[in-house]
Amino acid sequence: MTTESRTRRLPPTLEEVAAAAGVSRSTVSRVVNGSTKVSPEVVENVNAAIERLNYVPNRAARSLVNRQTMAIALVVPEETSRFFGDPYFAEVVHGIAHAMESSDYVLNLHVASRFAPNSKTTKYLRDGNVDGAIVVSHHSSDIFLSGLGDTLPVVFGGRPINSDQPNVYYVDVDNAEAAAMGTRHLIGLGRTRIATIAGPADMPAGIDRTAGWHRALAEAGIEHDLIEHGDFTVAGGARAMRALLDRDPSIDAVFVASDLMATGAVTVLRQLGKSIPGDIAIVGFDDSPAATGGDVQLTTVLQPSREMGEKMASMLIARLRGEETDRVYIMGTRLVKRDSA
Amino acid sequence: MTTESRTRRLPPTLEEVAAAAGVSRSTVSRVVNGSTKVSPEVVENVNAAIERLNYVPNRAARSLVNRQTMAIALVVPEETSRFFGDPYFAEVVHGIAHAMESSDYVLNLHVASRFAPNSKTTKYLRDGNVDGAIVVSHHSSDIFLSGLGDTLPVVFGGRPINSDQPNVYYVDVDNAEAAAMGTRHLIGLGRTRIATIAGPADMPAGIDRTAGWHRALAEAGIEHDLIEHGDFTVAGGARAMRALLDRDPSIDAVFVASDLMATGAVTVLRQLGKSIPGDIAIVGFDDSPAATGGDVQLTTVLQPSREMGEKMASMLIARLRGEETDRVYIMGTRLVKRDSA
DNA sequence: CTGAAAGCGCTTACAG
DNA sequence: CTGAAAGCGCTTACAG
Repeated sequence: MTTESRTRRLPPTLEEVAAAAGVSRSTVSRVVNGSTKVSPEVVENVNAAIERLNYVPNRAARSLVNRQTMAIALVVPEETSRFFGDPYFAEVVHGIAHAMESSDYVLNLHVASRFAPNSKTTKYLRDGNVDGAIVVSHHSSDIFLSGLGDTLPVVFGGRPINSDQPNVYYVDVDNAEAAAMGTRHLIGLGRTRIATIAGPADMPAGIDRTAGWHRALAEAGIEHDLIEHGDFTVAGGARAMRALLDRDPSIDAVFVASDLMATGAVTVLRQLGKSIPGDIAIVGFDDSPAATGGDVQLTTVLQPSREMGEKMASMLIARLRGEETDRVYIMGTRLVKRDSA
Repeated sequence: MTTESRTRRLPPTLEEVAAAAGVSRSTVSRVVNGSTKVSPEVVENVNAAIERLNYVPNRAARSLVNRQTMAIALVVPEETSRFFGDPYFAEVVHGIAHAMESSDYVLNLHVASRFAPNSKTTKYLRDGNVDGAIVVSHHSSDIFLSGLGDTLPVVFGGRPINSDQPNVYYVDVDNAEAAAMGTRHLIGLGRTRIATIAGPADMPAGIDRTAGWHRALAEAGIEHDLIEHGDFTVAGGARAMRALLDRDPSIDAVFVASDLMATGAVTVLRQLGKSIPGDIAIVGFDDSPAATGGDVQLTTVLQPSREMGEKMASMLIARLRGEETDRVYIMGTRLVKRDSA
């Protein structure tokens, strides 16, 4: 009470700017929002006052009347360690963050391994706390997330299971074709016992890459079932490699559905004294830093992760602005040849 | 053109709940906020109405009157690839996210390599868009961030340069002592040519760990200057290892200031045909997944990264609630012995 | 081109 | 214990 004047370090309001500039609140609001129907001199005066008072619009007040939060949720349905552990995500987030930088939107981070219908994140998304969401790494078991697009503008990173729905937007690569390309490279090397370390069977990326590997083998008239699933982690890749070798020691090549898993496979092969690519040739997937971080430089299928992230963000923002966008955006891949195959 | 947001029914308001329950807005507000001075029966009625209408308070309206955003910024003054590339951060963020989960706060992610005084993030933080901030990985060159604590409640992950200021809160370990512990282990192994791959010279964690290495050597009467700085990345560790060996091929041990850099060093030693720990013993720092992800299981100094993250969040939230907290919280470390030393 | 006025959905003294 | 009323800081028809 007594020290009120001292504590009043409250930021300036529209009202105060209006007073300082000798105009009405409405007018100040108009220049703040770039309305064209304000006379040049008034615009100048108001801007001067804004500058002088260091005025910044109150976000909550704006949200209240505009019914927009100007916030976007980044939803990561994964263990934190999986998410942060894979350089692929680093690139995607980098792209997203970069695209957001030039917008007025803010990114809310939501990492959770389970999206129960009444988890905090689930409620948060449902209750209008954000204008839209970007979902990366989508498992088919996340039923809630699958239906999220009905509630909120969403863009998925990677094709979600219900990708045929008209309101499901996503950015992806042609995983099957990309995997086939990697596998064909192995075939071109003269390899015939070409196994695969696949991604999780509950993720489209896992499924599609496996299909691509299969397709390439079929084209070459090779038939076998040398497949083990990993979980896109180093340890998972190592485990799968061991299982594969147990089943068939004559394997001479492996197409691995992610570089991270490939590094796990490499470690196992090293321990067993196998030479790469001499004994076993390896083709990875992603071309993430993991491909070049180990002691074997991996030949791998590049997907433009950072650009994919940027595209996810820009697609979502465009939708929020009511602009026209593609529903599905497929980016190109290519083989990067290094030492492992 | 997109008619997707056609007639999405507006969410129910306090007003509607009040009407449904046959009471005033004030009363509904009181039960929503858990006021004790509402009669039990009314509470029940109101809650029933809330349930029935699926009412959720409007965040913006609340923010506007309460002058609180209920948002916390997670500020990462690093390249995205650096941030996501290091499992240490994964653990810290995991801890932060976990602590936030049980609160009403939301996490805004801000990754940027430069915090110019008028960058988007800088303005964002200054302009009252969040109630507080957590800053991880602080470089002394980030002058703006150093002063951030004057503007906003902030908790730093790791001691910031101006850590003696009374309003600077942080969570950390005793980096010097922890590094000395790691180095002493090497000394105990009988090594004498003990080099170090240090962290950046502009980060307290880098500086302090170097000091600890120095201290341990001094205690043992060892004197030399075998130090190379890395940037906490795999590549940086590899580079430093090469430089060290160039300067002195007789090195028989290395204390490395992060596990990630240690894996880079290991790769280089492998390529040169050096055995670990036979020719060169290695002690890392962090005990992050990087310590056990490669083909050499690293002996390392454990810091409780996840707990540190939790503590950062809980400290900040406590401050925002006006509760008493420690200004500085130092957590314990210990040596984890594995194969590299 | 400009201002007065209503309203966005909530909270909180202030009176009963 | 409860309600009427004022107000948080903004935007936007609506009249001039």
